[in-house]
Amino acid sequence: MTTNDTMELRIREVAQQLFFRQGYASTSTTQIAHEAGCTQALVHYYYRTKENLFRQIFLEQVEAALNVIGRSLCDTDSFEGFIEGAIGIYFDALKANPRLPYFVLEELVSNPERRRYLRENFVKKPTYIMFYMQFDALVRREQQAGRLAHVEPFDILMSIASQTVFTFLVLPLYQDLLARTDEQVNEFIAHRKQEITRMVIQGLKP
Amino acid sequence: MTTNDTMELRIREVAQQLFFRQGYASTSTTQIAHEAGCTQALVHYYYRTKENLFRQIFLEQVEAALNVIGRSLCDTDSFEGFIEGAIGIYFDALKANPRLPYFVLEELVSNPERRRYLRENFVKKPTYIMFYMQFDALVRREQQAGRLAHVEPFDILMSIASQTVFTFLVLPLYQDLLARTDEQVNEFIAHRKQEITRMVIQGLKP
DNA sequence: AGTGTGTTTAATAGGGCTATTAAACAAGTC
DNA sequence: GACTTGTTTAATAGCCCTATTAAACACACT
Repeated sequence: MTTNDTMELRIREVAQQLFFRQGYASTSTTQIAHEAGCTQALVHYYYRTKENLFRQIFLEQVEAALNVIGRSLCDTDSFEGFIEGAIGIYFDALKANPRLPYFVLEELVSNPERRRYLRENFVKKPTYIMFYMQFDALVRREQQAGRLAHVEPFDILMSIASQTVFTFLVLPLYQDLLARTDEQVNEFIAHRKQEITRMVIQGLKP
Repeated sequence: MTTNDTMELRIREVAQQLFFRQGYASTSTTQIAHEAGCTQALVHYYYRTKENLFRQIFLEQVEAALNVIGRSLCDTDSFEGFIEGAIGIYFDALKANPRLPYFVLEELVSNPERRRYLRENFVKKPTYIMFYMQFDALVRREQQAGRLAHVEPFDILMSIASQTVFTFLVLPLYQDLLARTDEQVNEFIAHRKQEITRMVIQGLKP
C-alpha cells in the first residue's frame, strides 16, 4: 500500500484514505497516527495542524480533478466523438478514484471555508476557463450547423456532470442496499457509461 | 420558526436544522441545546442519546422522500406527461426542502450503520415496490407501442434522479462560487427543471 | 397544606480530541 | 568522542463532548 516509506508520506497517504472514507470531522489525528504506525504527535510535527494536512490533500485532489476535465477536450472533430471521449475519460478517472466526488462534494457543501480554498486557489487558473471557451465554441459551431439542439453549453455540462458524478456518489448505496458483488458493480459502471453517453447524445439532437 | 412551542419539539426542530446544515458528526447536543434555549441535559432527557434523536429525524425524512416518489406516479396516460409531472413534483418537493438530498446522501454514504436503518425500516414497505412495478409497466407499454427507445426502466430512473438530485446537491456551490442572489438561484432551479424534462424526453425517443 | 408528576437545571464523571513541549533517539560530521 | 540535525516518543494542558444523577421547579389534584 505504501509506495514511499518515509513516515511523512505514509501519514499523508493514510490521512487521505481516512478523509476519503470518513470525511474531515469524523477523522482524528489520533486515528491517522494509529493507522500509520506512529504517535499522534508526529502527525502534528510534520503537518502542524489537522486542517493543514487536510488542505494539502484536498487541494491536490481538486487539482487532479480539474486536470481530468482539461484532458477531456481532446477530440473536438465531431460532437458525438467529443461526448463519447469526454464521458469515457471521466469514467476512467472516477473508476480509479471512486470516492473522489463524494469527498470533494461533502467538504465543499458542508464547510464554506473550503469554498474559499477553491476561490483563492483556482479562480486564477486559466485551465477551466480555456476549457469552457473551447467547449462553448464547439457547441455553437454544431448548433449553427444544425446538428445540435439549441441548449446552453452550461446545461450540457450539467447534464454530463450530473449523471456521471451521481453514478459514483451512489455507488456505496447501490452495492450495499442491492447486495451487489464487486464484479456486478463494475458491470453497472460500464453499463451506466454507455447509457449516459447514449442519453446525452440523443437528448441533444435538434 | 418554532411552530409548536413545547421544548421537546423545539429541540427536534433545531436538531433537524443543524443536522441538515452540518451533518451528524459536526453537530453536538450542546449546540442543539444552546440554539433551542435549554440545557444540554434536556436534550438527553427527551431523546436519551444523540443517535436516537438523529434516527428519528433521519427516518422521518427518508419516509417523506419516499412518499414524494410515490406521489409522482399520478399521470400515466402519456409518457411525456408522466415525465413532466414527476420531475415537477420532485422539484417542488426539493425546492421546499433543498438540503434533503445532501443530508440523506451524506449519512447513507459515510455511515454503513445508516444503511441498515434503511434496510430494516423500508425494505418491507410496499410503496416503492409498487412504484417500480407500475413504472416498469408504463415503460414497457410505451416501448411496445414504439414510442420509446429500448432503455431499461432502471436507467430512466437513474437519469431522472441524477439530474434532479444533482441540481440541489450543488446548489450551495452554485450560489457561493458564482456569487448568485437568491432570485438567480430560483431562476436557475426553474431553468434546470425545464431543461432536465426536455433532455429526458428527447433522450428517450426511439 | 401536601402529594405526585412531569420539566428543567447544575454539577460532574469519564472520555477523546488537538496541539505543544521536553526529552530520547539515530545518524552523519568534525 | 562531542556536536548537530532531523526524527520520534511520552507526557500533558486545555478543551469539548456525551451521558448520567441529584436536586430544584412548576403545576395539578385532593
